Amino acid sequence: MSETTPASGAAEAATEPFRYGAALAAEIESRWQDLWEKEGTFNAPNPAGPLAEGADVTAKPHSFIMDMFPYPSGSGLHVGHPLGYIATDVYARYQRMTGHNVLHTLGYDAFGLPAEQYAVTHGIHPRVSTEDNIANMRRQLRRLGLGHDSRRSISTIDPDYYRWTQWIFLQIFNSWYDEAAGKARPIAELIASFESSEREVPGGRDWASLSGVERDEVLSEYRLAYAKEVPVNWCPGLGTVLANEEVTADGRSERGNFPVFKSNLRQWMMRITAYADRLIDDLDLLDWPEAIKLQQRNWIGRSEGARVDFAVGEDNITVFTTRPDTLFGATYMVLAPEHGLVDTVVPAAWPAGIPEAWTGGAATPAEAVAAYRATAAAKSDVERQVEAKVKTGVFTGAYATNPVSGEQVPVFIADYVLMGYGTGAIMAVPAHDHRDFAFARAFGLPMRCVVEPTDGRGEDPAAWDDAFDTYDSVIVNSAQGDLSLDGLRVVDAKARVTAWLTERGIGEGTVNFRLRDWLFSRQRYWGEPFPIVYDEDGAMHALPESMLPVEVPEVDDFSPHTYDADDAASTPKTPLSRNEDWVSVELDLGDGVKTYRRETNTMPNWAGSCWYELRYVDPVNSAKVVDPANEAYWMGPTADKPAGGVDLYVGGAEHAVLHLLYARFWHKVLHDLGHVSSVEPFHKLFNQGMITADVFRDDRGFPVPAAEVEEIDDEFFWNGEKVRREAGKMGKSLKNAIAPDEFADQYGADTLRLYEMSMGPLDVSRPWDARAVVGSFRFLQRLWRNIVSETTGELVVTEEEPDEATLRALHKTIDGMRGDMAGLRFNTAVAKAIELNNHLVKRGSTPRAVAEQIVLLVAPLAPHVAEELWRRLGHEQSLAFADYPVADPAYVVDETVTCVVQIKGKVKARLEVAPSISDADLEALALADPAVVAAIGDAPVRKVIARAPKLVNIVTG
RNA sequence: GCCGGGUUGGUGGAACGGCAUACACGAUCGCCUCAAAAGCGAUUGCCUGAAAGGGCUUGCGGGUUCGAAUCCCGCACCCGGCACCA
Repeated sequence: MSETTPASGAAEAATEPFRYGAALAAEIESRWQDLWEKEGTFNAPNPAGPLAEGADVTAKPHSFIMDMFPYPSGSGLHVGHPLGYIATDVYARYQRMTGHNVLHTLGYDAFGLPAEQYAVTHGIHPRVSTEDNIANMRRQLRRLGLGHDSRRSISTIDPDYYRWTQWIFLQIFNSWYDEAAGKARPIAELIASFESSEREVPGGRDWASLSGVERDEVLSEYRLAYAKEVPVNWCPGLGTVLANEEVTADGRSERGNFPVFKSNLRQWMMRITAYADRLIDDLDLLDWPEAIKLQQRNWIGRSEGARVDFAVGEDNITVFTTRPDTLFGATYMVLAPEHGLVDTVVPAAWPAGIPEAWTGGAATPAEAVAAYRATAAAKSDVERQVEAKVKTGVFTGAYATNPVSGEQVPVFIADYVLMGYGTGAIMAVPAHDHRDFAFARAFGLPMRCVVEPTDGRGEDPAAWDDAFDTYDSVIVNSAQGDLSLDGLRVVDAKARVTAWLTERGIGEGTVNFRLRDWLFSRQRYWGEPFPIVYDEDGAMHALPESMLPVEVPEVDDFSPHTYDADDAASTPKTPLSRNEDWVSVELDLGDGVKTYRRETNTMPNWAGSCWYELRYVDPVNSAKVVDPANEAYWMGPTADKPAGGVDLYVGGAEHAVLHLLYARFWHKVLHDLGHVSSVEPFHKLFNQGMITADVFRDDRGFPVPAAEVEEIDDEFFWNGEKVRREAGKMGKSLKNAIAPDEFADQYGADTLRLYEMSMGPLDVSRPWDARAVVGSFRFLQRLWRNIVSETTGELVVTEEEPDEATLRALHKTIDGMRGDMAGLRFNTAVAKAIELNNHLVKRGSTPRAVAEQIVLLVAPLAPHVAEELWRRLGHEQSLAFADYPVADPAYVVDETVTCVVQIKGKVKARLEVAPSISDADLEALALADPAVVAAIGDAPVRKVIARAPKLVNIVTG
């Protein structure tokens, strides 16, 4: 049962000591890795600051290439992880060889849940375990030969880094969004306008007379970062609150899969909604996959509509609707159970003659409302989802006035209306909305058809099975007094009714977003502390820049305070609050030394990844977050990237709306405040696919170690037991992970790089095939053998002039590979290199000139072996900055091309012709060809299409 | 339910509207070897045929075109996202 072992055996080494095998590859690879490190080959000079090198680099074109920030996982890497890192490295090396100043590095996103959970389960302090993990990951990645600028490899847990994360938080905290200016401005300017009475203080109060806490409350309504009691996603199983983006569609935590409950808690929020429009509009400036742009647009969820006031007694209930044209069809209203006006509108007793079903069996409206609220609040998000089909609710006892028809319509509360969207209140148009239709049927509410059905169902909703919902029809039954919408198309009717409402001051056209403000605090130990303290009155104070960083304190117990996963009534406790010595602090914030209490929440782990691209640019700047000269050079807007940003950003599609939205938001705030010239952080985004692998499961469905499975006649066995194969993610839990170290021991890093790049297009997922790897290995072996003798180690290249066929093959390869490299099509680039190499194998010898070119061609893909061959070919300098080969156009075209002759679209003959042949000559040649003459027979030729020099198509009758 | 993306040999995948299946794996045969592994060489879409040859093929069904894997319409299946958002 001998396992196959590659060409690294001792016996082979004796006969062919200079063959490119695992041992030689390992020796070459570590030698070049050491050399690159020693010489700082991949250090990219900055225009200004400590990383500048004297010479002016601004004249040189820049290329800023990034991978998405990894978490330093405790279990180490498997071969699926570095796919993107290898791709960016290949591209970066190609860019370097085409004259670009290339910034490429990799830092570590080391705060947050995964790092903390690893530390808790292993009983080690998170800083210790994370730093170990980072060291291990650096070691693993170094073996792959990634050309990173190590001086720029920052880590989010480094106080010198999170000092700036906290500084940016303060920038955001100390800003407000000026709608009139369309951008963020310093909060000091708002305060000044309150003080001078230029701007009225909400509630008409006098700014000078407000207490600190009262001022906090006013400013909280403006600040871009604010603390407020809000309904949030509380996850008892994790012991923390979560952002909407971190909760899955079925109401569970994305991490850990615990139930999530709605709970009203005082939390930190980021006013990302202020940027909703700009976050949508600026997508047009970016070179991103359309699918990702679409996901962001959908997540932000811009909808145009109108606000309309419905009078209820003395009060007004304002609703948001996207269909104001159906206002005449609004036959009832619904408020979210938590809506603030519910208590105000509820009368003391039920009106006479209402259906039993409306009261929920309660004696008074107040009781009915209270009972319904209680049941609604006890539901988890999961239950809400499951019960979504069944509409529940209760009548409030109140009636509102439909502002266009003047009709009295009943007001309900129901949990199908969400407090967090629009105004938390709707006008229900059951005839033309599926949800309202279901509710109206359940409660026996009237319906009125106001959009003419186009499917022949008639205008009586009583006979319908569901609502009729379309934009493509005309309005009917909608006239009263001076307003008539009858006969108008939907779009025109909207405009007419909106104008009518606006004139009377009972409505206006408006835009609403699905996007909510970003919940920014977590009840965690392992995160950035907020640079915020509270005085004895509870008023909030931002710490001055000089007091940053606020370091994560040492505590005995850093574990989160978790609860039973289903304990909805529990409330979060912050780990940092355990440490009274740290929480209570004496500070002089301008009016003498006083005692303050620190904010004990921490930031979510997205914080550190919201701005790391900026720090890559200027990693050791202690005076500024980033020097404007450096930011402008690497990221500033240019003709090719109108919003500026990183030139290429490669990572998984799973960050479509989390990281990528948050980072764009922070970047825009920093832009508004004048800290960066770029408007967007990432110009070109590329989503790489995943590497999947076979998973083998036994009868019970448990995965068995894939490495130990044997294949016998298309069946699979583990320990003699038959197992079944399926596809899955590569990873520890499915027992199918392959470590890159293990792989490099067998074949070398160059083979791994080449194999991963040749598996398929970078953006699709593909299965790992352990057997197929040998193909990439063989290619390198053959390349080596074409240049170096396996028995003597001497060069075997010849000094002859390359023949014309070889030159044509070479230049076609150069031409193709350049295009493939620039377009990130590495799989076809590898195929072209292999073809050229196969040509040289067949040829029997390799002219030196061709050897040098092919070495340069494959250098970005397999840099170690390329450097080694380059050195052996007599070059003393690294090829990292050598010029990538340029194709000679004279050799890119063939001397003769094969022209196919089709008869009615079927290939019947082939002709060897000059590429310059004319259509007419080609046609004559084709018609004279004996095979063509035979195939045509005596059928009349109707038409001949000649496309010189490749094709002639003859159409016969 | 809505919105995206996909479906090409035994496998991963190539193919400006113009030779479908590049390149690689696997498989078969051969060379080398005492032997095996590794390496090297040849063959390899499917059907039919002794062969020459012939026929059929890009998920399915239509359409546009001299010509469609590629463009358009409809359908099936797979993957991803959103989901009571008014």
